[in-house]
Amino acid sequence: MALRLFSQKGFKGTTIKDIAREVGITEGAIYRHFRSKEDIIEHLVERITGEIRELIREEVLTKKDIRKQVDSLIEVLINYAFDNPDAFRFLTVYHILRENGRNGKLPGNIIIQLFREAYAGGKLAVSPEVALSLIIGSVERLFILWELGLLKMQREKLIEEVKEVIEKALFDVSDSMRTG
Amino acid sequence: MALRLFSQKGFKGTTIKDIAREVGITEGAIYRHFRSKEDIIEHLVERITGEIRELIREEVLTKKDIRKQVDSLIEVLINYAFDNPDAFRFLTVYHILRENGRNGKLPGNIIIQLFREAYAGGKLAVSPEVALSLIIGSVERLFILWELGLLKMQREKLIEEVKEVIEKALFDVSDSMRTG
Amino acid sequence: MALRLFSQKGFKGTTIKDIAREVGITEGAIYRHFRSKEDIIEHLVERITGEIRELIREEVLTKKDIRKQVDSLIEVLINYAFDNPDAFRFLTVYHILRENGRNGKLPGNIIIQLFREAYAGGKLAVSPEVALSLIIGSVERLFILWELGLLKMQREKLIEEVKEVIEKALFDVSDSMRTG
Amino acid sequence: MALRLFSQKGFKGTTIKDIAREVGITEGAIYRHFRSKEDIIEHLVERITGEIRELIREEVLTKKDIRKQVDSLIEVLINYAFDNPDAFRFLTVYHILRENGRNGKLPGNIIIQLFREAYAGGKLAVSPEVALSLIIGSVERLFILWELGLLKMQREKLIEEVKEVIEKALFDVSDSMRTG
DNA sequence: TATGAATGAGCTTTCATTCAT
DNA sequence: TATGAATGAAAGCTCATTCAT
Repeated sequence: MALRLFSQKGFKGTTIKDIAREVGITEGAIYRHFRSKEDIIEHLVERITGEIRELIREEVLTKKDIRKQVDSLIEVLINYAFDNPDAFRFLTVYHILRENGRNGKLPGNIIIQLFREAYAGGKLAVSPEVALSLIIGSVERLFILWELGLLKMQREKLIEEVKEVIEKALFDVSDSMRTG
Repeated sequence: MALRLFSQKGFKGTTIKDIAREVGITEGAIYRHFRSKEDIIEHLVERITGEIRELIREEVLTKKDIRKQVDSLIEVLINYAFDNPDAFRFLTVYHILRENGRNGKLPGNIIIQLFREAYAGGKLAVSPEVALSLIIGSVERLFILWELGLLKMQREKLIEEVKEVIEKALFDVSDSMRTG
Repeated sequence: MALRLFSQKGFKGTTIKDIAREVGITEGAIYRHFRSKEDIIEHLVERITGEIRELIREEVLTKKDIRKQVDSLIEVLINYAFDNPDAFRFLTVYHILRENGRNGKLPGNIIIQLFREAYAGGKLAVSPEVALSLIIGSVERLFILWELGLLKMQREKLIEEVKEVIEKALFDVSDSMRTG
Repeated sequence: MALRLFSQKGFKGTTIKDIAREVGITEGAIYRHFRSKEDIIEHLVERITGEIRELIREEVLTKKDIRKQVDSLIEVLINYAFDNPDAFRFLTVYHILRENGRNGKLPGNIIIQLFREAYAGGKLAVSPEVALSLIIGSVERLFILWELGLLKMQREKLIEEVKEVIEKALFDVSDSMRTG
């Protein structure tokens, strides 16, 4: 997959020939499907952010209260990352690099709204941006450690632990007692 | 600085000519100071990880208990990132991209030991890897939001909030009450 | 032909652009046929030594006695040199220069065996190495003189004269009388 | 010596820095002694052809008859080549390569006159150009074999054998009997 | 529609030469 | 006079893109 190449070698570091070989067609044929290298990248971003957005819409937004939503978000993100490592890594690289002055459409946009409402309603003890960073940042770092082979934990256990930790971080204890 | 270029455009995406122009010398002159482009990158990594490692040694490792160490670590990381945005961004890019099969020397190596000891001693309610990811990941994401202008909060306030949140996440409440 | 360039300007002195212009294609296209400049040189060496080796096998090795073989060798070498001046000159340059520490495969290897056998069998009055040097060295020098326009003689006459001279040099007179 | 570098790596293949390092001074200092790289080469050619010309004048031209002169020439050439391998090799490379369209001043110019006179006087059975090529070419080839370690013979013995062979090649037997 | 040879701009690196010290 | 950093023009090579087949 071109994803693997882009996410490991960068955008300039991946050549059309690399991609053609990986996909099993020839250089020229690629230009039947995409107008340019840049176009390939944009399509990939679109696809991946679409997938994640869809998962969030189906799994996260359907939950009723903010705690369940956070739990679900963590589960969705970790599962997506570990099931689609190249895609997840690709997205991270895309967001960090600004090779062409792109202004990365963060898929967090849908989520931030959730946190804003919860924060406004007093159901979140932490400012929305910090909450979002806590979740996404943690997952990203854990993913890197996992890829480096430094994370021996089983996935189910990992998800549980992260849920627990994030819950403690984001919500008041009293609140937790009331709900729990 | 070459840092800015590398961190924004990637390693392949940054040309020697770019760097020369930025630094104000000619292309040829660069090769009197560095043997190759790769050499430039290695020197930058060395310098930045050295700086951060030094700060951690001076500020974090000198604290007595794990809570103070975590507080200090958060402060050091956020301050370094916001004071040296290009350097911090550079390091992030370096760790994610594997253009040449490099095995990024994560500066987190010194910190993980801290968490391992605290975890073994029962002073940390969370596994070391998750604790590390929580802190570093959050800071990285907050930094990205800040760079995108999506984080209006004042730095002092941000540090306080992150400290508070991480503390809740990492340590037991009872524990917190005893110490507090 | 790239041969002409390499043989006149040396290996470092001949640029890919030079070759491309000479051959009538662009620089990039060259790399579809050869992996590197070094690769071009190796192919040329292979081709020329192959051609000469083939000629020697067909013309020289098929002769019965050593005198006829020497005559044939002189004829083959002079004809090849004068018919393929660039190739012959190229080979000479290749053998003398050691730009990359190459250990030139001298095509003389096949011939030296001939002389060794003749020498061992008492049919050659001169040590094999000297005999070989006499023939190849003379032809090389005559070729240089010819290229500089200092050799007005007709080719046929030249071949005859060289044959005569070399024969006198290599074989005993008595021997000569017996055979002649 | 710069001679070694030029003769082994070619003119373009040898850098000013190479030469500076070899000679033990700095790049800039070279330009106090020579105007350019080309200038260095010309000086070297001048020196070496001068040395050989001088040897020929002293050793060869002072002999009375053509046979003694040929013997002496062989001795001078072989001794010079084996005592100054870099210089001899340099000259060979210089004569073959035409990097800048130079028209190599062959030091053979002085000798050819000798042969012309002998040929005109009936004392030489071979045309002057062939005679010259025979001697110089043989020595050059023998030198290459020697450098490649393919010539085990002792120098004195080599000189004797070459003298003998060349004598047989260049002069009539009857003539030889008369003189010998 | 697919191929892959060719293009040509641009990249990293080298190097003869200059010049401030 | 000697040094060696800097210059800047190539050099070898790569690669996104085009196009004849």
